[in-house]
Amino acid sequence: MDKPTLQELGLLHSNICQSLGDPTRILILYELGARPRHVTALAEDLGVPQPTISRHLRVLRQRSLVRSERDGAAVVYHLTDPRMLEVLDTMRLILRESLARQSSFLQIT
Amino acid sequence: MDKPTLQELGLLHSNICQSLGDPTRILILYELGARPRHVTALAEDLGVPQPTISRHLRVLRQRSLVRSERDGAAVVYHLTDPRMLEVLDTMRLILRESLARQSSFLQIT
DNA sequence: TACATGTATTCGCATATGCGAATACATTGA
DNA sequence: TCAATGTATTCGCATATGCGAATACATGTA
Repeated sequence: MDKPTLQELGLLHSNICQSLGDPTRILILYELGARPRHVTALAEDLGVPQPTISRHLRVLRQRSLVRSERDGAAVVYHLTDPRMLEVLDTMRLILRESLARQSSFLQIT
Repeated sequence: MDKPTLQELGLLHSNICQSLGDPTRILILYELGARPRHVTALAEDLGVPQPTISRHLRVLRQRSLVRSERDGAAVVYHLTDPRMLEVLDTMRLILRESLARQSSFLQIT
């Protein structure tokens, strides 16, 4: 893939990277990746107030990382693109290896 | 890969995701991925003031996404893990497809 | 229509982050 | 040691973002 311009990275940042700007939102992506869910169910599963979940979902929805559809009076949210979880898993690997390396320097086996 | 805990995502967020919180920092990762560089060279190549580059580099260095080594009076920075660029490229793909989908809805061929 | 349930938004506040400008610090060579 | 070059930090300010609390809006049903 070619080298991106600053304009493209501006789009990337505002559309995707900013979505990862809160740990709870990342967790929501994982949860919805496991299975679609109602807002209330998400709030209960994560132990987070419903308005907070709703605000996070709006952020993710506006950037098309999740999609929503009505289910009667409720709304079902689901993950748009499972590759987002691959991306996050890769970052988790990078982090684990990085932390392991730092630990070894301290001789913390 | 198993489902992450909120604690792990807290680490992921503060160590990696936050680094992607600024488009210029993402660009720096790409630039250093192309080749290691002095701070001043980076600043000139990106057209960004040197103190600004230095602050961004500190953020990336503290999270181990870049590494630095002295080169006389100068300091060379290089990308720690090329997989970060794979991650970013995947996100660029996701974004492109997402935008293309939205465009097609508007019949903007 | 009125009520119950489920979801979204607004407000006020606290915190986090970025930048420009100025300056401090580090390294090399005269 | 002093000057020149290269890098890092601090300060002040403006902006962005998150949360709790309260409330508005939407849908289905009696």
